[in-house]
Amino acid sequence: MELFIGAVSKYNALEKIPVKVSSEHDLYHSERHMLDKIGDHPALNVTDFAKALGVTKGAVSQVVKKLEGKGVVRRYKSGTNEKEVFLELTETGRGIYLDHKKTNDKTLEPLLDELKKYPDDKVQFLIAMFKWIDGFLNQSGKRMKEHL
Amino acid sequence: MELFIGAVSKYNALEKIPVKVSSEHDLYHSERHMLDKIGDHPALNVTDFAKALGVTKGAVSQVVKKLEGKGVVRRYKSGTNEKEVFLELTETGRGIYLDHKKTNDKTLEPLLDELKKYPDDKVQFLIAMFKWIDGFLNQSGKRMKEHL
DNA sequence: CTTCTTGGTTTAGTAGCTATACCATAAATC
DNA sequence: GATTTATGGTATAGCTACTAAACCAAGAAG
Repeated sequence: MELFIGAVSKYNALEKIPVKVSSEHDLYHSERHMLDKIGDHPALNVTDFAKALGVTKGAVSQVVKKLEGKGVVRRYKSGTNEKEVFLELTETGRGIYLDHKKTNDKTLEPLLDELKKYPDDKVQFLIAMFKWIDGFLNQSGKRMKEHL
Repeated sequence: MELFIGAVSKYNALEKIPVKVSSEHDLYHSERHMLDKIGDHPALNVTDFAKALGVTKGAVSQVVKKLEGKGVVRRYKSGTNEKEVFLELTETGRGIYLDHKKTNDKTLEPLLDELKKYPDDKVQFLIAMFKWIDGFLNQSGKRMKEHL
C-alpha cells in the first residue's frame, strides 16, 4: 500500500507540470485534462463533461473559457437547441490532443515492454487486482459520502 | 493504465474529504497528511519535513501554523540549537494520529483478505510491479525536470 | 400563459501550494 | 573575536483549481 501511495503522489506530481503549447501559452493540469476529455468525447454538453470529470459545471465553464482564450477549444450550439453548449477542439487543439496521445503512448512503452517479460496469467492477475482496487475505492467512496 | 489512472483519481477524491477532529475543527487533506508525517517521524525539523513531503519549507510552515492553532501539533526548539524548529504531536494530536492509523488498517483489511486468496508468487509479482512503476515514475519525473 | 426545471455563466471565497523577500541564528572565514 | 556567509524559519503576495451560491435564459410541464 505504501508503494501504491508513493506511486500516486509521484503520478500527481508529474500531472501538475504545465505543458507548453505555443510560445505564448502554457496548458495547466486541469486545462490539459479538459482538452483531452473533449478530444475523447466530442459533442457532450457542459453538464455532461462536469459529470464525466467529477467536478461542478461552474468549474467546467471556467476552464473552457480559458481554453477558448488560448484558441484550442470552441463552444457551439446545435441548431435546434439554443440552451445547451457543446464543446469541440479547434484545429490547434486537435493537434495538441493528438500530440498528447502520442507522447503518452511513448512514455508508456517501457511499461508494456516490462509486462511482456511475464507470463500471461500474471499479467491477468495484475489487471484483476487493479479492477478489484478500483471497485474497492468506489465502495469506500460511497461509504464515506453516506457517513457525512 | 486506464485502471491505474482511475484508481488514482478515486484515491485522490477520497483523500480530499476533510476529517472532523472535534466539534470545532476539521482537518483538511494537507493538514492530515502533515499530522501523520509528524506522527511517523518525530523530531524532524521544518526543512526535513519539507523534503520528506516534497513541498517547500514555506508550505510546511503554513500548515504547521494551522495545526498549532487547532491544538494538535507543537513546535519546540532543542536546548542547544536556537534556530531549528522541531515538531511533535500534542496529546490530542497523538490521539488523532493513532485513530487514523487504526481506521486506515481497518479499511485496508479487505485488501489483505483479497490478497490472501492468491498464491505467494503472484503477490510477489504484484509488489515487484509496483516497485517497477515507482522507479519508472521516478525516472520520468527526473527526465521532465531536466527538460525544463 | 405561467410555473418549474434545466443548462450555463459569474462571482466570491477557499485550500494548497510556490516564489520571494525577509529575519534570526549558526557556521565559516579572516 | 569580528565580519561575512550559509542555513533555518516565517510572512506575504500571487497563482491554480476548485466549490457554492446567485443569477440568467431557454425549454418543458401544467
